[in-house]
Amino acid sequence: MRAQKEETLKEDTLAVRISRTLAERIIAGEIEPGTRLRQDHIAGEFGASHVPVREAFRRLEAQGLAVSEPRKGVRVASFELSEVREVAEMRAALEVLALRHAAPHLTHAVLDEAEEATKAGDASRDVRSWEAANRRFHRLILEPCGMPRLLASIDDLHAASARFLFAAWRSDWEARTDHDHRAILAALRKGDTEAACATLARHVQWIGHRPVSAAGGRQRKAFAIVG
Amino acid sequence: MRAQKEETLKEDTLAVRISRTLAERIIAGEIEPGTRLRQDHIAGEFGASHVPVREAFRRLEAQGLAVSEPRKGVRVASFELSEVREVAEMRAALEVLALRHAAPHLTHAVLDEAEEATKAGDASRDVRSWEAANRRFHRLILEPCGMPRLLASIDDLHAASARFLFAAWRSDWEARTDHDHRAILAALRKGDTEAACATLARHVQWIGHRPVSAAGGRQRKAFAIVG
DNA sequence: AAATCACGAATTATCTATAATTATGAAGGA
DNA sequence: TCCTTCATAATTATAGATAATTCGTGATTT
Repeated sequence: MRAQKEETLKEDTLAVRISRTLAERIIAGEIEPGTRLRQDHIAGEFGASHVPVREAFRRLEAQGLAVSEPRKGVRVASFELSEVREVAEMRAALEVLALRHAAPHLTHAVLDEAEEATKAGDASRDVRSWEAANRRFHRLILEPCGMPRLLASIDDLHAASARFLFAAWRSDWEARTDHDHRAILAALRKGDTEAACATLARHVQWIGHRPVSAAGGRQRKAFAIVG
Repeated sequence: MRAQKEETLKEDTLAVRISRTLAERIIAGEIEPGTRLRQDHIAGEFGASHVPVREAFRRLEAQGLAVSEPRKGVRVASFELSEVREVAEMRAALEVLALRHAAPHLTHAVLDEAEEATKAGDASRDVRSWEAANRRFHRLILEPCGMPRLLASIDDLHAASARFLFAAWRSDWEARTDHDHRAILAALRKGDTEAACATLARHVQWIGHRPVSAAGGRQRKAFAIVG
């Protein structure tokens, strides 16, 4: 997720491609939290050896999508409400910082593109495309800050957010219109950076509550960042 | 640096030990920024194979201490003034967030320990021990926030900060007394979290300017975070 | 003559295959 | 029931093979 292209370029190393594929699966919720990732099996599936798989694991670990214990292997990172909140608050802090630096460099073209992304989000009929549009919006208004390390951290946090989002809204999903996104854009157009930052901070920390049908038919409470 | 113990436990995997050693060298400035890290050489030095070395590289990459290009190997991360500032601002944003959550859980014992760390910093006669004391101070007042992901990110940023610090003050060093640390502690003792956060934010962003004698005898400008 | 390009050797990164060390789980005995 | 012992599986590390990149050398062109 750190420098994502949609297609898997063959220029990338095998380890990178494997880690990207696994990251997608974890984020999409295809692999349950806590599941052991066995390098031999994964190596077999990708028709590769287990060395690149191990490197992919280190990558996932750095992203916070997997945790590894020294000689006991790696598992898909579990997440609880406390972790959802943690990610949300870190995103709020870092995205506000990024926006403050990006604001002076925001052009009309970028803001228009961001508005397009918002519309695309409103028009989307499934969670995945909504999440993609949402991510595009945030990226667009933050990228001009020109702080690569900060943007990389935010990307990782977005991946974690998306994981929570998909976990909560996997089965049922209703389209939402993004008032916050529009408010942020309006403030930015007026040159009111502080108002934009304040809205962004609140927006990211918005936590949705929804009952979700878990595997097994019974209902369980689920939570997700929705910003 | 993510879960650092001073001694290299043999419980850790080889890759972890190698990455720790390399991280220390990079932070201490023993390896110049931009230097290529050749896996065969490093493997030879550690009497190991190149596979654990590769894993160590992925670790360093995640910490921001090294950068790797697909089939061209990995180099020690370079740093410029812009990156120093970036790290400082990220630290300010994240440490303030951590302190805000830690404040309600701060005990007298912890604050006293933090004061001890400050005194140790004042008394230290070299940069390394000052940095260690400084890091201890920050860790002590932030750890009670109970947000592991946040603390891990802050640790990585501290490592980067230390790198800048050592680069600037490697040759000459004069002891400094930390008024800011005391101000933060005083505010926390009074229960004034906001004042503590404000001071912390300013404190971390303090950027020092100092001429430093570079290799080759000639002077060059150097910068460092000093908080 | 200087610069550019092409080619080839050497170095280096990447991956596969295999071995050894360590954890896990089951069976047997106190 | 609990502990020990042995068997199996999985992680970790090594050694060897392949493919890519870099760098030096020489030829060609401006």
